[in-house]
Amino acid sequence: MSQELSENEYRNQRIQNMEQLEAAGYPAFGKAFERTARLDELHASFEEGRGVKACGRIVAMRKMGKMAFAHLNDGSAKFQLMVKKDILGDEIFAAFKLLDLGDIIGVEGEMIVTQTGEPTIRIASWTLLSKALLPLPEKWHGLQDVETRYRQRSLDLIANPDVMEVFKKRTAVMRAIRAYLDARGYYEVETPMLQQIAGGAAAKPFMAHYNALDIDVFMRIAPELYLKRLIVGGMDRVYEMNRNFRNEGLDRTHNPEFTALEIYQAYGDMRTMQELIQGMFTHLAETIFGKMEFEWMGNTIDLRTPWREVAYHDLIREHLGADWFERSLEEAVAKAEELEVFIEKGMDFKQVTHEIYDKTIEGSLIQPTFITRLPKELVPLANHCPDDPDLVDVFELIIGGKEIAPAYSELNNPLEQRKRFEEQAKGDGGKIDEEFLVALEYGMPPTGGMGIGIDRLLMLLTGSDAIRDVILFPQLKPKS
RNA sequence: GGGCCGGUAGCUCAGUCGGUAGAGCAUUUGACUUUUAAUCAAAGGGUCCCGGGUUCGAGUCCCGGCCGGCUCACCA
Repeated sequence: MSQELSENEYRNQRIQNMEQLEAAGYPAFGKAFERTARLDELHASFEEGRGVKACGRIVAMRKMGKMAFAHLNDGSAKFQLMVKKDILGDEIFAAFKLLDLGDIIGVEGEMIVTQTGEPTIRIASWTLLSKALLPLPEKWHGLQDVETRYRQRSLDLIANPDVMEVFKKRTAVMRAIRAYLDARGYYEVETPMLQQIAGGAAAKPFMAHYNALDIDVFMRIAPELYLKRLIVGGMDRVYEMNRNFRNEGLDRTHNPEFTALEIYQAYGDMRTMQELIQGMFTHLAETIFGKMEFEWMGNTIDLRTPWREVAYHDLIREHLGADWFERSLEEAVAKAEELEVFIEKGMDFKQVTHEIYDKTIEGSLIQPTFITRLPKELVPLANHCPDDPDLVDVFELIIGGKEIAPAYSELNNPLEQRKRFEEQAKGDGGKIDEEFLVALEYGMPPTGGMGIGIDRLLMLLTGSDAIRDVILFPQLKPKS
């Protein structure tokens, strides 16, 4: 690799330029530089005639015989520099012309407005802060190659301001979520990433080995069981926003490590969570994006509340006919075939119904929709509805045809919980989390809980069609 | 995992019927004191993803592989 690079013509030229600059008294990798302000702040506080110090990467350069214009970018904004031979003197001006696109410099000068009206720093002196040995992508197409963008995110961020903008929004959203929850008395906690039993969800975990104890451990697939143990302990409003790891395929909406927000509130239920999420999403949309309508995957999504709520069975009837639940299995299968939904042999009526829901109905729910009162078979860890033991008291929030957040009135009956774990363990041979069950036996108050896929939320808010566009370093196969 | 599409200069992309590898930007040299896709003149720059095959001759055709994108399926 380094061999290839050293043979690169561009790199060699830049090393030569670097040597000439060093010979002229400009060390290639300089010291800290104290600037007056970031470039976006300089734009905001522009005042003709004021002396300023600024720094950043040279992203454009227009050299003329006795003067030059350049644009500096420090990640916050661009700012134009005017460089004049009669101000700097022959030697310093000549050295400036040795700079390459991509070099990082610090300048001192006076703020002026050019003939074309652009705020500019007319520099009186400059210093080299860091030499760039590799050339930047082309100036108006930027870096397009998707693979290179993900593999070399630094370059992507330099070349594509839109990308920088998305990740600044990501930070802003996460900060705002924390502030929103903190202000309402929720404690942010951290629970184990390395777990001996990977519980709280049904997913294949990553494994690791812990040498000191000589045991295999799992990367967590969800923090749920630990957070509920904190509810038992009396932390009655907790949340964790952190990474989960699932050892499954990757595609446009799945990355093996992803960020989930889980929130639990004692003495609440799924209704509590319903109010919380509507309030929170509205707040994010208004304060960070200044709008309530978002373009996502070809649809316009309106986040104005209240969002539609519909019971699962009503939704099915709406799409498949008011008499759907009076039909026979054969009739249901026939309908599935008509809708081109593949049905495996041996499925019962409920499974066929859900398969049709999954393949044809869920994707059609573009505007935010809470689906409530799900069949208990679909959601094993929730309390049932007070008026119907066959249904669970939960919602699934669907936006843009995608599941964004499930919420439950959490199961707090330890005997029932044990029964369900045992059934589940029979199926996949998994272990039962006894410590969690012991905690439940001390009594967990009625609790509302919710999980939000932060990456998918960000896809929606930033109009990104791929999860890789909202994760700085998405998982890729090694190139070699 | 299946299907389709893509990988050519640092970047963005062309490349016809199989016949000497192309453009713009970038780079180098020269001119140029208000440019902003600066301009003008000239020059240099290639493991055509990798490995086989067909052919007098392969960026191009065939086979295999790698990486990526889209999509379907699987998993949940």
